[in-house]
Amino acid sequence: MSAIADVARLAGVAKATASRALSGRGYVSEATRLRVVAAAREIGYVASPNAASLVTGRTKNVGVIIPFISRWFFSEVLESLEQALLAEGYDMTLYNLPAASAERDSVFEYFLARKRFDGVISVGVALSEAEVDRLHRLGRPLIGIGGPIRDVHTIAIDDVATARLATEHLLGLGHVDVVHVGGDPIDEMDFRVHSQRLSGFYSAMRDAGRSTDRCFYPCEFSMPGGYEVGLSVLGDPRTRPTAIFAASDEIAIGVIVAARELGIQVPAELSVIGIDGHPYADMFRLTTLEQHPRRQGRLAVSALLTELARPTDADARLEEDGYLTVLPTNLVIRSSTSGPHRPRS
Amino acid sequence: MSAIADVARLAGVAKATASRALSGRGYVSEATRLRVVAAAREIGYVASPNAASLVTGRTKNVGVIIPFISRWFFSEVLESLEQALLAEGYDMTLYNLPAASAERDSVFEYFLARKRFDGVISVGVALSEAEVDRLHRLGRPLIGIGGPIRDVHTIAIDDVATARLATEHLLGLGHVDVVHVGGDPIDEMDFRVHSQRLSGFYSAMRDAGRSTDRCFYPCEFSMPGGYEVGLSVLGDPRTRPTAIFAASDEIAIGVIVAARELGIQVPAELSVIGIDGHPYADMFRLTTLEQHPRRQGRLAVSALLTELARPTDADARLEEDGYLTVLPTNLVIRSSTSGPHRPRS
DNA sequence: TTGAAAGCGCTAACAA
DNA sequence: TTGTTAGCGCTTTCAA
Repeated sequence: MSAIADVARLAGVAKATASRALSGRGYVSEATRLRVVAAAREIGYVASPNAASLVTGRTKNVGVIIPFISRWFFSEVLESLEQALLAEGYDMTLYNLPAASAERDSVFEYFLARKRFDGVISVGVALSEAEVDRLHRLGRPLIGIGGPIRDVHTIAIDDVATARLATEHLLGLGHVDVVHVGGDPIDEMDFRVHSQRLSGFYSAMRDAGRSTDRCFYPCEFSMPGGYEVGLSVLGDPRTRPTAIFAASDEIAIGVIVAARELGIQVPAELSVIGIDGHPYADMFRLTTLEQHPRRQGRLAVSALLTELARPTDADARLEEDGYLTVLPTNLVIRSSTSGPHRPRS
Repeated sequence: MSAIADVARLAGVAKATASRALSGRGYVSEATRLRVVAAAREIGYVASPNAASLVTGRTKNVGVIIPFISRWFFSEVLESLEQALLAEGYDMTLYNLPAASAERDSVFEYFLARKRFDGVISVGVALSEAEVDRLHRLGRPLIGIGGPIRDVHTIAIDDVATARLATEHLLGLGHVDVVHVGGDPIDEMDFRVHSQRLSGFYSAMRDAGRSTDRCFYPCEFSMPGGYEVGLSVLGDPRTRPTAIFAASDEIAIGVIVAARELGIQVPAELSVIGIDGHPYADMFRLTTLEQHPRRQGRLAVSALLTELARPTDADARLEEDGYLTVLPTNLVIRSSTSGPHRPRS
């Protein structure tokens, strides 16, 4: 393939001049710039990013570590990251990080150690202390999405507050029997979303003077998970709640499917609220709190670019703008969430 | 950071020897190899992939181009690709390729032209002639998933045959009023899945002596798309079909949700069959044909590695093993798909 | 079996 | 404003 030397020769300039003309760094007269660009175009020159990286240390590539790719929130974030990075001329290398395992270690020990990126965006991964240290030692900016990482600027929603909001919404409608269906705090591997959303729920309940006994049902964090628990929670008409706060829209939808299968009208007889702003919300008449994954992705990219542009004094940087950007969630009533159908208290 | 020179110095050998010892290429005595490895480990040496690529031309990176990331089939493929590549020591760089657009062009003109990969896997993208040429001119192996690409080894299912199978299954149950809900052939941008599945449906119907009038309903290729069309197709009890073949499980689920909302029992009163093997199939009592996305991903990676290992005579290579690996689909009855509830003919 | 030297393609000092 | 020179960190002839 053609090298920059070919371009230089064709344009009648030195390699360095050609380099300056094409990269835009350094002074070049407009006339020669044009000549060089024309020459490059003529022979279809594309710079070797390897050679450039070798000398500059910059790769024009960003690494993204993410624990799932098919869950709605994650795939949305991923797509927005890819688009935002592409627009800035960055490649995106994806590292699907499983829970603690040999592959996970290999990502850190081998793949991330190669440092083929200018920065890293960590999406919804709860990193161990050792992993955070390792990442910091790479000497590359790191931005988080979805939960706090030590000394790292993170974009996230406030899970506790959001869960409170959702619960208060149901309480405000006059519901007495409100339960929470969510991920089990025992096996949460992402941030502590499971326990945070649970605790937001509990505190809203307590503040409203409600008992918190027997009103949390753990489930697998997915639509089938919500379905399964929905069947059992709603199975007995005598103990059936009138409102359910689900930790995610996917869980909520599972619950709704179960409810309908049991002959319960949703939303007429049962109010369900979720978190996410999932595109299926409409067809299931689901009320939800939008979590704006794409906006989180875009913000993460711009935060990363900002750090990339700055001098490398990490400490000063962090003191300056703090660690956390918290996005507000907003309630979207996809249907008329209703009050209790058969108040029982 | 430490360079190979440091390792060499510490081990008391030349750079070249250290390189041979660490990369495994070339003769090194076992004794020195051990010494070099120990030295490398001691100072935490990690080779610079850039420098290595610069001289070898190999990047240990694979580019993946894909049009969607949140549709089930695509996210499954993506996850399996990532895992298979990681296991082989390859990074995966993701290019989310939109329909014809400026960004799409930029992916080809700029990002792919940089050639930061040893090979490319194209997932479900219908490439234009010009794009295929461009890809071939990169001089890197290319493997496809999901549909034929000129001169490229592709992993796929047979969409026509699969659609036939699904339709025949419904016909075999005794259904008379069978319709197809699927993507509109007009706006298909991926391969021709929409029209292929439609034509498989038509030919099965014709072979069974059925009329093909008014039995195809185009919809957006998603769950809400199926829902919307489901509502209208099933809305009128007088013209309601007894069985529906949906082009994908997501569409099928949308149809089922619509049916249940209209008070139709599924599967008792309406049989629905889809394609994909979606994990939600169970909870919606959906019969489906598995399309094994993860297996397709793994096969694509191994095909790519094979090409990577071979001498570079592309023509010989293709003649040898043909262009297409067609995976069999298998019918999974997630529930007792039933015969017609109220035969009307 | 090992070492010395050349060079992959580029950018960044420095000099002109 | 441009050219010359010196590497970035590695692999790979070729010679010892």
